[in-house]
Amino acid sequence: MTFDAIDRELLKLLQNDSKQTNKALSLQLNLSVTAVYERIKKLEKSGIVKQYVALVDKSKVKKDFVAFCHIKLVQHSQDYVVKFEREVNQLHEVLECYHLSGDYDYLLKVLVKDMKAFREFMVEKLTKIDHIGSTHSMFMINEVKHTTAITL
Amino acid sequence: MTFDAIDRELLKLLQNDSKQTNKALSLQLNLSVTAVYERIKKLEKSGIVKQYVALVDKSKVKKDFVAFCHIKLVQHSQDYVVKFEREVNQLHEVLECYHLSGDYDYLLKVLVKDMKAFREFMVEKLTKIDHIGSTHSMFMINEVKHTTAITL
DNA sequence: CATGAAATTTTCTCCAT
DNA sequence: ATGGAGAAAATTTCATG
Repeated sequence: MTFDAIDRELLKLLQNDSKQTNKALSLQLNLSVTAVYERIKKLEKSGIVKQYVALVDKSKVKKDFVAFCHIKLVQHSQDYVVKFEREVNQLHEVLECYHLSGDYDYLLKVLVKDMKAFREFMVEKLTKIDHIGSTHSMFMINEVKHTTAITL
Repeated sequence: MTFDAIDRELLKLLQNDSKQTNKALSLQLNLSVTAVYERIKKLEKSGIVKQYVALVDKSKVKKDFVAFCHIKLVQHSQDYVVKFEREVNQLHEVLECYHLSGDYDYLLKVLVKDMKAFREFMVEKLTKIDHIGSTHSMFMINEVKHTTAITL
C-alpha cells in the first residue's frame, strides 16, 4: 500500500495522541472529517496501524526498576532457540526481547518493582529456562528517552 | 492514589486495546458504563494513564533496522551529561535511551531504514555529539517480544 | 473527498446505596 | 464516596454526489 505526505502527518498525530477526535485531526490536516476517517480505516486495514494502546506511567504504579539482560545460550540449535523464545514470551516481566547479531545473543528488557523482585525473577524464572549459558545484567539509573512513535 | 483489582483489570484491557468502547469494557468488568467512565477519568487525572497512542508496524513501513548502541562519555560532569541527554532527545532515530549503572554508560535503541541509514546516523548525527568516548553497536536479527503493557 | 444524516458513544445530571 | 440509569451532547460511521 502507498501512503502520502498527509498519511505521514496523520500517523504522526495518532502516534502521539490516538484519542483525538477525527474533527480535531481534520482541522490540523485541513481535511474533512470523512477524509480523515477513511484514511485511518485504510491505515488500520493495511496493518500499518497495528494497535491502539494506553501507556501507563511506570513510576506512578511503583514499578520502575528496569534491567537489561544479555543472554547467551549454551547451544543454538533450532530447538533450543524456539523453546527459549517461547518461554520468554510468557514472562510478563520481560517487556522486550531481541535476538541480536554478534554473539548469537539475546537482549531482554525486564521491568519489576525493585532489586529484590529482580533477584527473584532471575532465580525463579529466567535461570529456570533451560540452555541458558551466561547472563549479564545492567540496571537503569534513568530513562532519558522513551517513545513509541516512529518518524516516517 | 489507590487502585483496586478492578482498576488493575481495566488497565490491562486499556493497555491492550484503548479503542474499546466503555460499553465493551463495562461488559468485561461487570460494571456500568458510568463506573467505567469514572474509573478511566480517575486513572487519567492521576497520571497513571499518561498517553493514548497508535502503534505502527515497523516492517510495514520499511523501517525495521534496529540497533542498540552502548555509549561511554569521555567525562561525566553534570554539563556533559545534560548536554548529551538533550541532544539525544532530539534525534528521531533514537526511540529509547537509558542511563545505565556499571560504566556510567548509556544504551540507545535506534530505528532506521537499513544499514546504510544506520551508518549515516552514526557518522552524521551520533558521533557529532561532543564528549562521546566510545560506542559499541549490536544489530537486531529478530524481535522476539515487544510489549508496552505493564503487568500490575 | 465533501456534505449531511443515522447510529453509536461519550459525557453529564440526578438518584440510590 | 461510589456506582447505576437515562438524557444530552458529541462523535463516528455511512449514504450520496
